[in-house]
Amino acid sequence: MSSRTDPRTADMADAGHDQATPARLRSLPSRLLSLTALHADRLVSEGLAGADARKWHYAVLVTLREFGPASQAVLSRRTGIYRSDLVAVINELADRGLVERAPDPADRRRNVITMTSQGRRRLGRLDELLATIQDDLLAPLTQPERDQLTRLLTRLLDHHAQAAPQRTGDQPS
Amino acid sequence: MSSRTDPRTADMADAGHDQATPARLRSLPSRLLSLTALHADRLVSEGLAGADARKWHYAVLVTLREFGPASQAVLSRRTGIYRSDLVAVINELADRGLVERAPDPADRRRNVITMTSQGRRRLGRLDELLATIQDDLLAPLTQPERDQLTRLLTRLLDHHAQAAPQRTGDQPS
DNA sequence: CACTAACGTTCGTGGCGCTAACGAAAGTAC
DNA sequence: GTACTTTCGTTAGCGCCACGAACGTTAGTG
Repeated sequence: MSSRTDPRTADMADAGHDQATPARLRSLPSRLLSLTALHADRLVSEGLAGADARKWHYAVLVTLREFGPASQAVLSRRTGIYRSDLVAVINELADRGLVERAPDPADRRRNVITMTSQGRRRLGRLDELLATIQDDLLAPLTQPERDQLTRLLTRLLDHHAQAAPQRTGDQPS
Repeated sequence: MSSRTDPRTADMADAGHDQATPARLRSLPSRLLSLTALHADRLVSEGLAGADARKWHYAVLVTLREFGPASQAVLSRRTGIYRSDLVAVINELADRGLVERAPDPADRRRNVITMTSQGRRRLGRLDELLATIQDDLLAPLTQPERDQLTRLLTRLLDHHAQAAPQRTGDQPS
């Protein structure tokens, strides 16, 4: 251990703890949330990157499967991705042939986004990938504990969903 | 809801609520974590901003109180703030007279960061502020539930603390 | 017809986690 | 003592993300 540390092995990756974090910080719920979310995001991003995808891609594809073709504005509201950011996401998905962007003849302001059969296949694989990632993320927890965590987080989220919504034209999470 | 079987006619303008998020997304643990963390971070940032502080400030002050004066490198490891970012944080704290930065006579590479009495007083107020923020964040949960959440997150964090650390010179969370 | 609102798009901002590099000052090593 | 290596503080920069402003276009509404 580092009690008798050998500092010469420069790659300090050695023993675990260089220094301790104050208890006050370690038990701060907001901090715990942020750090855990960071790890989660990293796991997801890295996992999906291996499949040439990003989490936004998955969100959009899932939404298309569950609700069918939709305009970008609708997709934005359903996924929580801002309209401005969604443009690039749709571009990427279209470039990969996973969705098609076509002008809506009934309302020429809109684009109708439709999932292709290739997109459906890809989504299937992403489903599995995502599942294993979640499993990896929640590895140390039993199934009841995972459910409990999900319930707790959902309640927090629902509770805080009320207030905020004074927006200008976009929709948050 | 969109019981209207005619999705093309701008059905979203009608009802107050916008659109539903797919179940698959709503129950994704990684997503729940990210969104909850987003809300938490926002609460913390806004709350602290009202007191002319940022979360980094709090982290550093707490660490100084718990372990006493330390070099920036040590503070970096204990708080998880990168050395490069810590520079600005210490500047801000010093500008406000909450800490003092003095060269270490024993090792002239280091700066010794010391909390001032004013810093101690400020930290007291931030403690209270942070407490109310946590309370706000966890409002919908009972005390046992809050404890449970904290435990679950801590376990996730501890578990994922093993792997990652292939660092170059800095220390993450 | 004028007014308003929604849509897709572009550009920009600020914060955050993280890396790279560099001079200065130790800590070894021979 | 000279040479190599490591640590320290600092600066600059990247990439991602949540978010907002503005604009031209198109639809609805009075």
